[in-house]
Amino acid sequence: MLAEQKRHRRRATQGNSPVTLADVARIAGVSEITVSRVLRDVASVAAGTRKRVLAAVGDTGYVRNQVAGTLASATSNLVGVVIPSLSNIVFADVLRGIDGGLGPSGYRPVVGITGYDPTVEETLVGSLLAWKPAAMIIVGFEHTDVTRRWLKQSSIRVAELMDIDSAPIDLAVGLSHRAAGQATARHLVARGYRRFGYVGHDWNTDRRARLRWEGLVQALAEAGLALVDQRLNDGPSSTQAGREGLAALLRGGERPDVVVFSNDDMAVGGVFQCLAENIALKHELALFGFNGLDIGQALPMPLSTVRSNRFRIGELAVEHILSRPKRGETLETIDTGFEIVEGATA
Amino acid sequence: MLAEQKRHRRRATQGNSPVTLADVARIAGVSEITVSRVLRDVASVAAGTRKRVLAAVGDTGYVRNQVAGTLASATSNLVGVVIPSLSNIVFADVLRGIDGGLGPSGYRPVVGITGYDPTVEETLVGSLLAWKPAAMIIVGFEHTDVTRRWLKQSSIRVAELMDIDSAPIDLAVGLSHRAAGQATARHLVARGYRRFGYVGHDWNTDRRARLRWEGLVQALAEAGLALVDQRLNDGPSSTQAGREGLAALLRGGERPDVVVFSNDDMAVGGVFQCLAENIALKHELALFGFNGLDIGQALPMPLSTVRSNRFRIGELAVEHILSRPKRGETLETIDTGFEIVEGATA
DNA sequence: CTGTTAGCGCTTTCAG
DNA sequence: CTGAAAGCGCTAACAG
Repeated sequence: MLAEQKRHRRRATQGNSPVTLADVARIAGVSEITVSRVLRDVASVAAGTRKRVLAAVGDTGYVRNQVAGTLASATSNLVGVVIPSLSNIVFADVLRGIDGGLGPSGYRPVVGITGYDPTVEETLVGSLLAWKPAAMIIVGFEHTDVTRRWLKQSSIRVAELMDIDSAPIDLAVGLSHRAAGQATARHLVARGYRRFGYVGHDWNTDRRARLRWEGLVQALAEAGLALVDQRLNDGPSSTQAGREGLAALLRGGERPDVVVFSNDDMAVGGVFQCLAENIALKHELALFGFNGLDIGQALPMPLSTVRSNRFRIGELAVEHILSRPKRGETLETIDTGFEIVEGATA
Repeated sequence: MLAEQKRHRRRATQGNSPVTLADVARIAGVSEITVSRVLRDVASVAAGTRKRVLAAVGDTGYVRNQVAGTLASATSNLVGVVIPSLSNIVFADVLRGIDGGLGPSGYRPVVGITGYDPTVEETLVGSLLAWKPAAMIIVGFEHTDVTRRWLKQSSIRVAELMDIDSAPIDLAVGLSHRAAGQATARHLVARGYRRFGYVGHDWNTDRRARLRWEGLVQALAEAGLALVDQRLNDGPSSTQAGREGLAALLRGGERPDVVVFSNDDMAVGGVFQCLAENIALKHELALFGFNGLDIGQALPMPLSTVRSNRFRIGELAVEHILSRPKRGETLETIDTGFEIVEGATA
């Protein structure tokens, strides 16, 4: 069979736009490389030539083939993004930040959702790496050995987000959750609270919640205090879980004067529970969250909480990676900090 | 310069895993195609051969290059996803559904966020199409002419989500927002409400909210009723906007007995406003939303609303596309329906 | 069950 | 400013 025939057979197989660079080049009466240069806007091309090329592109409806381009140039503009969940608005915010940081650069995120499962994460990282992304952005530090190895040996930039309480593979962007927990304790102690309760969700899937709890307990200890009671739900965080957690806590013996929740979702549930049970917020029982979600701030009594800068975390990670596309010699950590939001519930 | 030298120069340029199929093949003592077959799990390969290959893969740490694979086979496992926003949990839900539907199939979503701007959408669609995705999933029917042309002429499957009130390019998956608006009116009229108020957000960016409003007004008219008053915010929907909208509406002259909100975010704001103003929900003023978000159902008085099956919309779109990867002759529309959620606020 | 050959569509390199 | 040649890393097609 002749090559020309084969070529046709192949063509019929693939569904997409059959227009190629070669077609455009033929129509514009130039070589393929010239069309390529016009499209990528590199090297100087005579104004007239450029015009003819663009015209040809226009009326063929040519769409670039990045797959071929990436293979030829060995430089991709895909960025792998691995997050645990999209049910939690926190990660949606991070993804928004990533997208925002990528902006009009032409880079596009390819995303994977792990469902908090390191094994799923491993599979995802493998299949994202197969696309030879320019960089990889992943939430947290908890990876399987295989994942870590892949990430290390691909020499692309790797950003681990949210958390800065461990050593990163390359770059960490986030806040110290331990410090946030400590700050929470100190703030509330300074405000006169002494009887602390805690309502949380599953620590196995949310290491950061645990770190905050540790910081909280540690700083309380330094003030000569301890939690009077706590309730842990084993599911993920949710408003409903927060309601139930607080209800259970209040049914317990020791009545706290302030309850710290693992995050705002849970705390908003606590607020709802107080409304339902007619407990005067702050006066009878103070509540404190974490994250600074909009929903908490829109409540009739704005939630007292800690603002984590989630959008900024995603955005900064991208900015940093784009500005230094090669992995450096040293590990980097960027602290995006946090702020206490006074609110009206504590 | 000899080819072998050239090859080396190239290699140094690209950052990634320098291990290729050829390397693995050499180490395993087989041909490249055999390694390829093992990795893709196609055609039969002798158990012994397979084992040697996998061993070689293991200790070289080889990672497949999908870019080259896609180019060679002309079949990608990337799916383009274009959504207006991630601030709105509704679209995060759709994206979750898409990811869920993709499951372990190996397909990965490449995402773009338009910010409700058709021009941005056009750019995004162009750059996603350049990756020669297996399919394209996009929210809504409002595209520029160029976008529509690209989508049409790329013969890949195109799913337009959320809405089924227009003719799709290929496949539409969603619900009739007009019908949802009508159902809302009929439900509330049947419950005895007569004086309807409406609080909404920007219609320019949210055509579906407008369709619901139209359905509402139309069905009210059929019952001999009309809105007594309405307030439209020009920003996007939010809890805060809902609070303010309701506050403004109540300051107006005509006091409604029920207020329909453009969606649950807005309606939850309405609930908060009633709490703040000490207005007895349902008895003094009934409130009604749209979407059936968790937050509304976790309220002390669950929000009366309409449940849209957002996760299912994303999931169904993917399932449908994967099951029929070629575009058919006829346009298809899948109605995911909606359900009235009685709740306690109306 | 395994291998050889010929591209996929583009960009790099080197030469004008 | 423009082009020819070579090849990116893989897989389809055809043989054996």
